[in-house]
Amino acid sequence: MLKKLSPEKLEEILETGIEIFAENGLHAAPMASIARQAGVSVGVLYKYYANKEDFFRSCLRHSLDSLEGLLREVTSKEDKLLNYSRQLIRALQSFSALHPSHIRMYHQITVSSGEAARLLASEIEGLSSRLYTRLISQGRESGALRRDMEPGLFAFFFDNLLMMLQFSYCCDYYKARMELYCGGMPEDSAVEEQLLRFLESAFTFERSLVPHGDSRGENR
Amino acid sequence: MLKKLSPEKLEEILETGIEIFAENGLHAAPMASIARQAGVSVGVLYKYYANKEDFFRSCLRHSLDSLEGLLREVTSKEDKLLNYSRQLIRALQSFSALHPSHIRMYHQITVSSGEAARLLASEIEGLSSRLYTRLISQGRESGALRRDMEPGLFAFFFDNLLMMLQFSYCCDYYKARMELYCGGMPEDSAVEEQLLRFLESAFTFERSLVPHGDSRGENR
DNA sequence: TATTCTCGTGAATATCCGTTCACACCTTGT
DNA sequence: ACAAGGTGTGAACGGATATTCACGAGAATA
Repeated sequence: MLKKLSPEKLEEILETGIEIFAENGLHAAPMASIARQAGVSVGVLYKYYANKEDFFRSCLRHSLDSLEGLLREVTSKEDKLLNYSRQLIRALQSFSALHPSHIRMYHQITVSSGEAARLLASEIEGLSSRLYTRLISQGRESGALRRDMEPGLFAFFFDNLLMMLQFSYCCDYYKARMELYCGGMPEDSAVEEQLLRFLESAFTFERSLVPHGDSRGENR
Repeated sequence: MLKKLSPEKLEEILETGIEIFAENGLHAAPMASIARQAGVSVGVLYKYYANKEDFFRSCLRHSLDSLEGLLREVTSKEDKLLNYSRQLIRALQSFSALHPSHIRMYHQITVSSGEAARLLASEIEGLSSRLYTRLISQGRESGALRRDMEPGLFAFFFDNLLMMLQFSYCCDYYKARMELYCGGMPEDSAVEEQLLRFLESAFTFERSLVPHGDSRGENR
């Protein structure tokens, strides 16, 4: 038996925690299940973390770190709004395929209430809301984006679509719902294509209404 | 003491159940709290319902009945797709204001998994998916809707936006998230207006791109 | 090798919740 | 007014879970 848990083991415990939280919800996830599935005893969880709440926060932070890495990668190279969207959709599709438990845990978090909900929302959504708001501001300045919509609500609708897409790939209820609408699980490429068309319309509609205007030299 | 619970009392019990399920989740909602808040004893719940699961199903059915009534009202008079959308948005806004617990309960249901998730999804989403698919088919036939998008995915994106809107009005986490994006709770009328613009673009973008001709087949 | 210290273990404890059932009250029929 | 049957009550039971802590197995030191 090791004297100290290795960093790999500690990470394994966090990943296991994410799986169990994703499956059972924050409240109903049994610490005993987490310990058993990670191959350690319950006691060790309480040696490394003050309590369940503290352990959950660590799981969330661990997950957010990997998500931030992903978003940073996507937005590292400058590009047009529509191309960003394409990259984002693809990145979220692959993240959903690789780490469905993380997405499911985020979904479980959305049922929290009260002050906790406010804190968690700003912790989880802060990153993407800042990112999308920035992208949309840039889009407006570069003329790639219509001007008759409030950037805040626009970013909100935009993220609603992306968030629901991830949930629909990972969470049983939303998966069933997507199959209901589409008559079966659609191909990733079809979703990418159709969602992009949907978004492209929203991005540029106003200017398309004025085909003679000035610089029609971007979209498509 | 009444010999039998009055219909009003029975309805009050169901409404209380919806509130408690909405607040605590399907699994964590205590039957004792429901009984206490409704002003009856725990025992009576088990006289009228076989168990918690059975009681929950009754709460859900009770709620879906009122939701169906609302949707039926909106779609009773024929209209254009965009006007339907406006009526839908308004109806959902007022339903969210009147019955936030119902929406919160639907949200709690979305965390269920396995076979239960599939059944609940088809029970709750079946109605709206059929409705939206029908509206979209009519829209395509009447020419009010672009033809280069799959109706299924289109209806799916459409409902994603409407569903997220309801959650954002009623559920703490989503409420905080919307405030994060919009810098405060936006006015109902602003949301209606902006979402309609967003949708209108998606409905008609393809045709706007081709202001002269009509049947350019499908784009790209 | 002997001793001490560090750290993981898992049985035990306290709490909470679904469900049951013996009881008491109210209604109804006579 | 009384008896009988129906109906709501809530204390009690069993199962589950967060958290603790006395213990023992390795590592470190000499």
